[in-house]
Amino acid sequence: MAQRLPDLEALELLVAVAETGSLGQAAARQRISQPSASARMRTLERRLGVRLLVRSPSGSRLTSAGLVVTDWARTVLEPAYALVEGVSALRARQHGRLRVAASLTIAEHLMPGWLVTLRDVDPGVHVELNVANSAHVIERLRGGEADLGFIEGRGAPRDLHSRAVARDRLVVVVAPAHAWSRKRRPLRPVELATTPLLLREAGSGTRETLEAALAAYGGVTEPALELGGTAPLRIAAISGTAPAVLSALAVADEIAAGRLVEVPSELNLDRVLRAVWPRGRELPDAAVRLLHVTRGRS
Amino acid sequence: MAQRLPDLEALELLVAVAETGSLGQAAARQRISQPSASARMRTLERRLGVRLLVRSPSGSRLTSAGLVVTDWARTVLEPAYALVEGVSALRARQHGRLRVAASLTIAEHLMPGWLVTLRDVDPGVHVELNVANSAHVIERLRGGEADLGFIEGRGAPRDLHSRAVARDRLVVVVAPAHAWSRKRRPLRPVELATTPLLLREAGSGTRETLEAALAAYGGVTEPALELGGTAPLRIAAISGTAPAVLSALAVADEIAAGRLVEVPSELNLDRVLRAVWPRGRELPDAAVRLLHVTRGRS
DNA sequence: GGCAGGTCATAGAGTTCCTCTATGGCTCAA
DNA sequence: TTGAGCCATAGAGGAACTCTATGACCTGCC
Repeated sequence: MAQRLPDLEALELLVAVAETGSLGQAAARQRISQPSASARMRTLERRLGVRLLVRSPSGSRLTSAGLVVTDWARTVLEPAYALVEGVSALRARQHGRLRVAASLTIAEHLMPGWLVTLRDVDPGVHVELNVANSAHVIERLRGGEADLGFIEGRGAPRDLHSRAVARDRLVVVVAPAHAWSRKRRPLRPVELATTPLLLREAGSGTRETLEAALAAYGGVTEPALELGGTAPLRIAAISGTAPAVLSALAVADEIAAGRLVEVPSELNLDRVLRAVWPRGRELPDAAVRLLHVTRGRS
Repeated sequence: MAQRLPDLEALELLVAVAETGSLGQAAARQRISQPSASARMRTLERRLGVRLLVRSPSGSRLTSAGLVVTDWARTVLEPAYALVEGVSALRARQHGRLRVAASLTIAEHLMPGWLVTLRDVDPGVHVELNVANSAHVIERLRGGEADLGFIEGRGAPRDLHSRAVARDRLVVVVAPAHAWSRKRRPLRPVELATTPLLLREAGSGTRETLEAALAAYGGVTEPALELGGTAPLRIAAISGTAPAVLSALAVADEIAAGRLVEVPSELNLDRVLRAVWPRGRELPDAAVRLLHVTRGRS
């Protein structure tokens, strides 16, 4: 039947047991009592229906199933920590924080990972994250409401410093049932320009990149649907009849799972994701550290 | 302070609210009462310290923070569903199940995703997953204890059918502090053959691939440490002084986060991950479906 | 041989938390 | 104005988790 989702803290405990080799030590690490840990593991095993531990008076070892489940647990915990870190940055204004404004694509896919790494590198830095589209990020920097910004799209304005931090690519995706999924040759730009598409709202970096690339071909036609986030777009594309244009970062999972198909295109929709900051002002220490973290990532 | 981890079911509810636009409908989808959903969302907001919803008598919409958090929640839920699916396959023997044996690398990184997709495609198929190293997988197939196997390494034995399902690459990784992380030119095979390494146990596909590649250079020297899973190896590599050789799948996250550094090598350590099954026997329907799912993935 | 220090399990009590049903207030559309 | 849909509150019930205290067991040392 509908298997209930496991408890994240129980998974965390499992990982702790795997690493310490003892329920008691794992309990101490999680700051709970040893009997609680014992009960929690028992509950987890019962819920999952799998024996994970071999308990013995000299410690606890993982079963072969436990070994695999522990690794799966890590893949769940990692984005969970990223979420917690990201949420902490979203929390309403607090003094002494580095004020970061980031466009949606970057905030969604890159920022949480950066924040986790930043916390490792320097636990003292606290970030306040503001999510806005690229145009708005620039406004905030100019208005002194943000110390550091992240935008996608063409170049940065002249009055701002900028540095590339990652590369992204817009992709055209359709549901597997859509006719384009069986296309043999790459899409010609004109096809893209004349087909009603599922798009992000005007002012977003994603939309601007596409419009700039299609400007020579008459610009984009009236969108089939215009939505304010990537998730609704994904869903519309999966169930919908129109193609969507989205960041490759946002649909990598869907493509891998076969729920969406990438349609090759002749158009070059690569784009650079950049950190930007005001020319006049001095960059705070914390911003320098964050910039350092964003270096050397994909 | 130590931020507590969110409740997965609360995150699931948040996603449901985002998609239905209403707390009540989301509650119905999760099969809980509307007041429970209301309370759960309130608890989630309190725990995270962020307002996620704008409630109104005509429905609930996400705040801008809620939009982002919802997307983060999806990235947490996806591996969680994969874990649940995987665990269900690990559960002790049940009749009428497709018996699959997979090597550790495949079981850890690819199988859960396949199972989630398989469930989408055909909810009727139930898989029983057995994790063993590549040598053992082949034994199980020959002994009739498994219907379908997945192995990594060189070619498959002659008495088995096989089909490539994915490609993988072994990488040499070291902690950022290790001298090799500053190496200018690619590692020569002899260096790798004469350096004590952190390795998986003999008999594992990972180990065999490395030994085959180094055979011409005198084989691998005595390992610095020999461990039975990728997780302990990762940890040993991160904190350790010796280089580790691991599947790229297993360390992609660590490399992205900068906790490990990949050392380029002249040695070609690409390898093909294959599905294998006995020649004589007929492949069960369910196996054919699973094979179909594994097609067209990275 | 026996004691010390580690392991994990059990028992019982207290409490927190979450669930439900029932109800009320609000908005929007007919 | 009325009805349907939305969300919040109240109050009761119960499930689950927490803790402390204790016991049983293995390992290693004296």
